[in-house]
Amino acid sequence: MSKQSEEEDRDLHERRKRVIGRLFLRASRAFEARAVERIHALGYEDYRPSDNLVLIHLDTRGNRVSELADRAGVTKQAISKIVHDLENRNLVAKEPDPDDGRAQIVKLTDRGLEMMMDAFEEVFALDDEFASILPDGDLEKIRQGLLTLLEKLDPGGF
Amino acid sequence: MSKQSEEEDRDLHERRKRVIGRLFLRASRAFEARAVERIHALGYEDYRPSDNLVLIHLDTRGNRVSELADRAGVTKQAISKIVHDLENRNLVAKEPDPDDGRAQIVKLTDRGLEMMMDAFEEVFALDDEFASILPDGDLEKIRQGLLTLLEKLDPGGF
DNA sequence: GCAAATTAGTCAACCAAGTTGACCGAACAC
DNA sequence: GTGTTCGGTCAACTTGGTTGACTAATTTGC
Repeated sequence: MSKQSEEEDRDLHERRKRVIGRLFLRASRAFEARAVERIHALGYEDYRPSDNLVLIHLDTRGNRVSELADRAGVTKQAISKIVHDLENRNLVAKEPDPDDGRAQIVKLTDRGLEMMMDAFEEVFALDDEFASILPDGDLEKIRQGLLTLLEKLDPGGF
Repeated sequence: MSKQSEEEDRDLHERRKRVIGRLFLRASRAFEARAVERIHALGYEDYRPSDNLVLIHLDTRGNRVSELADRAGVTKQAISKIVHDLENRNLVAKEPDPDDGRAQIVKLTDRGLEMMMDAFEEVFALDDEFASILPDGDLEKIRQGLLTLLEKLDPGGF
């Protein structure tokens, strides 16, 4: 292998490492791993990242499965599974929808509400932690940039 | 449901949407979806995102499975499966390592090299496309911020 | 007012991208 | 040489989804 190939490899690897999509992926994983860790450490050992897909969209009044699916941008089946799981862990409960005999309203239980509040406190704290790594105001600029980007690329996204 | 709860819900949803981890996740998915689309459109219908885990780390001289696993930050088994898949699609080939009878060297085939070059051209073009959405220089600042962040949070990461 | 089409939700089977664990054969330590 | 470590694979499992088929309830059209 020639010295030149090695250099070319290094250059190409270096360019690839800077591709914005890859940086987004690494950053999102770094965030998620820490979030899960913190929430587990709080005593919610059964917390799972996919719980978020439901928890993040729940309103105080409760929501239908299909409503949650729309908001999350996944299928009803995916939400249905997660809800089932959350039910087994006593974090949400389903009650019949008075307005529609087919539908059911998914609502947080007391335990669910407690976990959700504690979990989001951790997540917001983690956001601050990320902000503190960068010079003052820089994360806020990144956040704003991402919001602009996503408005174009993924409008109405989850 | 009281007017007040609805407002509180809206505020909370709004705060959650701005959590940096979630923005990273959405942005990384938006990027990946477009990258895959573009590469497929190029005629490489069999391209899969996980291919990247191997392709991105391959040197001209070829690499061992375990070397790729180290670089990618996943298990040897995961790389082994992807390599097997790439082999079936005639994108890489394995040859025995002359220096170690246990090992094998994974190398791009001609078709693999061609695909990789074309694919990365698309990815770099996509990076430019993302940059063009934001005011001049802003994506570059985001990139730099992410590199700083990841150096702290995920040093030596993939 | 009632048949036809749509909607809410679930069940089951599958898929993608990993993981852990058991194992084989080659290489290394001494 | 024998014991341990290393390179790689195979198999089974896990997570977070998907598509497809179905039931029961509701809405639409006439």
